[in-house]
Amino acid sequence: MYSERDHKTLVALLRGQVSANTLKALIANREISSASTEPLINTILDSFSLALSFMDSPTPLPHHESFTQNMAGPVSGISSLKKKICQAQVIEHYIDDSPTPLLDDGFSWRKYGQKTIKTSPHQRCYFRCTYAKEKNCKAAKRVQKIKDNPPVYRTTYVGKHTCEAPAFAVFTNNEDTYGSKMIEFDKCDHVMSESVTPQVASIDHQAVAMEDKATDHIMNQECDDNEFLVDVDNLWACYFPPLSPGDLMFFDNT
DNA sequence: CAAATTTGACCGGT
DNA sequence: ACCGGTCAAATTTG
Repeated sequence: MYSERDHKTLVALLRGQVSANTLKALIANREISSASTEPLINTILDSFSLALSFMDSPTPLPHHESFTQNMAGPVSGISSLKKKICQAQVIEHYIDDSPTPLLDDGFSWRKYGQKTIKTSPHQRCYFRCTYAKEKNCKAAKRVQKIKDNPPVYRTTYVGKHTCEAPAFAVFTNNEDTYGSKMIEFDKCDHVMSESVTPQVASIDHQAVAMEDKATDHIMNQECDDNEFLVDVDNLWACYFPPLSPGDLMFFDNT
């Protein structure tokens, strides 16, 4: 059985692995630049530090909380972890908090709305799968800046891709056949000119307790109705596919 | 010109 | 009535 700390360690290591894989893809594609690789390298190093900190310290570091806490409260055992994560994937919310918005996550999204949220000074952007109509894909996501200094962007995934958007295009070949399109939010925020990375869940969400609470509520509701279980590898591969660099958007409501 | 984005209107839940 | 989420017409982009 795994303790909660073990779960967090696992998550940190997986995050590092995803970033490492992404870095590998960048190198394979000769897309090497400091802007594209540095964030990945930092993420990898942070992941190791975080994982080590979980092993060393009696209590987890306050600024690095696993998204598992966001999901459905305490879980016991790796299978439970898988299950909870997967439930979130399949049905309702999977949450990623990252210093950069998780815009290019391997899928193609179309923005369909943007709103000012009462609980936040920053606007929330709404996306759905580009193939929502033609393939009846139910996947959607919301991206919102939830914190400044350092910036933290929360990406909330809702629903599951029923289209067949290839999340592994970068790995299967070097053709950018399905890469997400760049979306710019010049009206509501600044656009970062540098390449953006597929940074995986940098996990820092203590500033948004209310939203977390609401999400937990939703998660718990949905988890009651659905039972899914897949390999954690597949899960992470699904949610953190290798990305092509250069896709990025930033937004704010300034 | 087609596809994507923007943005105010609309809708359902609370 | 308020709020978050979605729609859809207008606008922009490639």
